[in-house]
Amino acid sequence: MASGIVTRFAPSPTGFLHLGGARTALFNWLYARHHGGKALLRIEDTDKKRSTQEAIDAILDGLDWLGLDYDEAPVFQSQRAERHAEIAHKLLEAGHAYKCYATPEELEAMRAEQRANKQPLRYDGRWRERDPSEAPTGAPFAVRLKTPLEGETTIEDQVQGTVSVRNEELDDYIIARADGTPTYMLAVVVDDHDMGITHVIRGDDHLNNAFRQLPIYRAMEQIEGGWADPVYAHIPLIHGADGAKLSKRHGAVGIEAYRDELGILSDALFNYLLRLGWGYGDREEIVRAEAIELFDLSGVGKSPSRFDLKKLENLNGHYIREADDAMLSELVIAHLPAEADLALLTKAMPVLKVRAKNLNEIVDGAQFLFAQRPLSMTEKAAKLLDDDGRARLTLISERLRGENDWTITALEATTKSLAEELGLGLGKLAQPMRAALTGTTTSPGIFDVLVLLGREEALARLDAQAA
RNA sequence: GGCCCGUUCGUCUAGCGGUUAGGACGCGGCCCUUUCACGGCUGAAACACGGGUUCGAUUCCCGUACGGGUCACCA
Repeated sequence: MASGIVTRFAPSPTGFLHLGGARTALFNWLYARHHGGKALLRIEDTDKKRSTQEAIDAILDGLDWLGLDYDEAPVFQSQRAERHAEIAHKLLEAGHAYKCYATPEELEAMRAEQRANKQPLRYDGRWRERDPSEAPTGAPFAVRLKTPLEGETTIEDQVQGTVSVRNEELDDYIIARADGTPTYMLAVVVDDHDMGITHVIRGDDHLNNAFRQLPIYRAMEQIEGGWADPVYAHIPLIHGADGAKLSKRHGAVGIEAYRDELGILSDALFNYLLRLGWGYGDREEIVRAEAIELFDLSGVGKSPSRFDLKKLENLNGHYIREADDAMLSELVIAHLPAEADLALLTKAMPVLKVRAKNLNEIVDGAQFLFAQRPLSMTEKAAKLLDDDGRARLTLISERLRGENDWTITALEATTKSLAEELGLGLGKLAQPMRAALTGTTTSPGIFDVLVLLGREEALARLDAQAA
């Protein structure tokens, strides 16, 4: 403990928590936990027009579901506007920022011209050195940071390595709008500083921003000290199956959809996200405690990775098999018919869960337990119940009716001896039985089914289809 | 277009100058088996391309191609 490391996850609540955000949150959390530091959360809700309470709730809920906890209450960026403005003023007073009176229309015209001349699109610094006396009186102005014109800025990124950008590539961007509100670029730096963030771990779509944000740290360091550069780690983005940035088109839905619609377990998504862009030798299945132990930034790759639902589901199947039967039953019971019995479901869970890759498949597989007679048959099942099949059902029913010991071993022995007497393979009896008992051609072992259903119900289902 | 980043089986990855280039998902086959799964075994499948450096490059350097990211008074 007391490593002094502080990380933060800083989502903007303009949409739901998608996979990319969830993984960024995960890496920040793991880094802090691994090093005994602090994990913090900040909601970047300065864009009041696009931020919603619904999104905030979804993000908090998603993080909680993934098992990511935070060491302090979340910071809401919108509540810190005064502090941001204070820093903007300091920067202005110290000459590290200046007032720009260019109108949005004027700037658009500037860009249009740059586009036409195939010039890079940047603010041309038209108010950078102008004398304040030239300012139109009473006109609105934005505050721009006076970024260095020469030299270059270099960061030692924990994932990307050494990255340098020539300062001439950077323009004097706006840190406070004409209406006085701070922009993201200023707010992030001020908040990260005030929250004591030592490591900024975020998507590499922010890599370019690091070079724009660093000048604020350096200017403030000069003005009042105590503004050391943070350590940066820009992790590659997650792409869709087609290789493009994850968007609605792919399934960039909130992670709660993986839980509520795809039937994915928290442990599975945690493990999947962890292994996406990070590896530890041949290790595939890694649970939370071990993830904390093993995780470090050095294992994070530099190239973007694609989301693969098949692999997530495979992992999910693994965690479903490991999961507690009662817990799974609780998760699934609401999706079953009202008459579904939790005790029976739990009892059946061991044989149900081994054949499921997600919770929906457990629901499907459990359907037969609570079906009402007469059972509806799938096409394939109906086919098994031809004259031969139904005739066999009659024999089976008679024989089983005489069985006093309604257990898997006894029922199996009895059924097998009947098959032998008839000179038939066990399958010739089991498949019609399966059809009659479950209405389908795939199910748990047929003797499991017999026992789960109970003597009375099982015999009734058999008789309902017998010749 | 400028700038930045990336490129090992279809996908996620191991590798960090000398390996039969390993594992996992997915796919094929076999085994187990009453079905479907699970499990076990097994097969096909990759170092983007071109130059260097080196006794030797998947590994280091430079190009090329391709892919991605970013260029707002959004975050």
